[in-house]
Amino acid sequence: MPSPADPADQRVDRPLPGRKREARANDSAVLAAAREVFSAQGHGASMADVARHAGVGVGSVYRRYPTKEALVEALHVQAVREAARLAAEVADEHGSHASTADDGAVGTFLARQITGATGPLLRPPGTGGPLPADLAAATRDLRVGLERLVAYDRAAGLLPAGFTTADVMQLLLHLRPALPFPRAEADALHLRYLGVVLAGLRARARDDAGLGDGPRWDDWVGAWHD
Amino acid sequence: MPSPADPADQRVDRPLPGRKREARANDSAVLAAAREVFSAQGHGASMADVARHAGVGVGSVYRRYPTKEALVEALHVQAVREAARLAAEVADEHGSHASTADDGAVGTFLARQITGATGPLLRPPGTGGPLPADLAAATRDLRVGLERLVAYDRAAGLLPAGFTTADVMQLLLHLRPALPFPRAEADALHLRYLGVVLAGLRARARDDAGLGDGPRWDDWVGAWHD
DNA sequence: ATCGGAACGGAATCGCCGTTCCGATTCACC
DNA sequence: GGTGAATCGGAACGGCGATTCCGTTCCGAT
Repeated sequence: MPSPADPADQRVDRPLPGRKREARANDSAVLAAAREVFSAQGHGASMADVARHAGVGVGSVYRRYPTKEALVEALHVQAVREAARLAAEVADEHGSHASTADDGAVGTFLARQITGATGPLLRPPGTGGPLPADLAAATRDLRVGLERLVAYDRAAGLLPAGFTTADVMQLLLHLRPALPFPRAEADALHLRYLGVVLAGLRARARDDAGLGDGPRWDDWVGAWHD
Repeated sequence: MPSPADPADQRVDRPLPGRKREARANDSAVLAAAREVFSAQGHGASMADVARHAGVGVGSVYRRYPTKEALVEALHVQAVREAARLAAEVADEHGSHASTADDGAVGTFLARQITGATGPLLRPPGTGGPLPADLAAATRDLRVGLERLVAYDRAAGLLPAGFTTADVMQLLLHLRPALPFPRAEADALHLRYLGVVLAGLRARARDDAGLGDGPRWDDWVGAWHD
């Protein structure tokens, strides 16, 4: 049986030489399957499961990703890139139409990240290698976006002194613990908690109570690798 | 089998028959080792590691805990019992010396739980069997304690309408994500966030903003087993 | 129609880990 | 000091999952 190969790719218009080579890029099918399987069953799911979900043999998975760890990392990089894009998007929105009485830029980012996240932005402690180049790049982009969000909210007086971009990362970690509920319900509970946290930040900002200094960005990110 | 209840405890003052009973003290050594190893390397650590840490052979571990799952559950029950004891203790303190300008009963409980916890109160979703009797009992005790704490703070106007004991459980889940820092630093960061959350709760309470209703206790606890 | 090689799927391999089994050791009691 | 039973420690077993290997299929070119 010819594979249920799905030529649907995101690869730009390439009417040129690459023929089926392109189609063989069901690389994206593998990534999508991995995301599904790992987020459903945890990173302990087997490579065979991922392969089955993608409709390919394990060999094909290994041709693209030499190791399970490499696959997980690819997912990780993808998640960070998406987060960076989201941060930039939210920052742009705030830049244009004057900010109304919403949750603030950071709050908006966090809320959308909670409901739309495709994977964790940070892998469990101890799982990190030396920090590959592509991940480092994506991380820098994310930082730039967060920098903008924090600047907006600080200017609007929504954040207490001492609040940094690294704090946003920590919040992301705090905001989405795994819950034994269907996605929709879990999201609702997480958003409920987000509301409390944002109220707390505003209260601290209003009282000018400040926070102790959190970790610096580089220390924070660096701690995850080595 | 008589009962699943294993009284294997440190019940001292037993000058009677047991001679080798002393050897049973290995039991607590095993539990302690398991707590150490699992909290350091995650529940993926091997039974051999636990045995080595306890200074016994794997056979001895299995004599006391028929299965790895049983060992993990014993640890879990222990953690819940300790939390219940802590809750009762904090409630007692609040009952006696008039509450001063502190974090409130719930805040005090959470802070001590963060810095003193020996293990997670809830196992990762999907890992839960049918909810054994001893765990159910410990959980009931915990609920009673939390009920008291919440009542104190609600009376003091520190909590918004809609805040329940199940919320305390959710907070525990949110407040202690694993961080790649030494215990002391990680605790400091966690407490920093606890401060924000408590400020948020007080702000909501003051504004009478309320929270959407959270889950009921039974739904919450029940969702972890089956 | 035929050929060469790239891509495939999945069986075989290898190591790890939970669990079981058994000979050696220890202790209480003769 | 001898004896039997309870305990030990750790080797052996079986299953699972990551990774490797290889025969087959497919595509484009000749």
